[in-house]
Amino acid sequence: MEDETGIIDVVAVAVRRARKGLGLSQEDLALEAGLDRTYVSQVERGTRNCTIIVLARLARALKTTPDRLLVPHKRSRG
Amino acid sequence: MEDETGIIDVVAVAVRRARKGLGLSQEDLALEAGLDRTYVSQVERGTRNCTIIVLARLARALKTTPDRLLVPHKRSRG
DNA sequence: ATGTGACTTAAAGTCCGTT
DNA sequence: GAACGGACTTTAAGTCACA
Repeated sequence: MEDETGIIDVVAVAVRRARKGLGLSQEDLALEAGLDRTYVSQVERGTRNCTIIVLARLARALKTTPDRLLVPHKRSRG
Repeated sequence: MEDETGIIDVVAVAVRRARKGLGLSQEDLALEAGLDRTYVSQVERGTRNCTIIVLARLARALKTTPDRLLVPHKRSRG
């Protein structure tokens, strides 16, 4: 259960981007998603392997869909 | 952490569909993904709230991407 | 070849505080 | 506002016996 860790960073970046795009603080997002503020911080820093339910909650709070939070954000991804 | 459970079923359906599409047994998939056979069974039955790392491992074994396993499979959806 | 509940042990997720 | 530490509770990971 140690590999495939790239996905963690994908989510981290996606969440942070989406949150900032909405002009929310981590605390705002945590409140919206029903999560702890420190947990959101950890997700954005790529130190948490969150579950799909948490992903769905974050997605909802961020006005997006769960699958979008798993798409690597590469500028030239096409 | 109780709501948003819909995502669980989305993954369940997506995994089972992808697996059958490849003509694999649950045991085959489990082996490929480095998971237990019964664990795969539980994911497909929607009784597990798996983490994104597990999702990534399943995705790789299923020759797909993690985000695709989170897309609801509605035939009249897109 | 799959479903299922029970189980142990890691880790998810919370709460409080400090920098 | 956010990174970080640590102690804490709950749940996922991983596996088994049996159907």
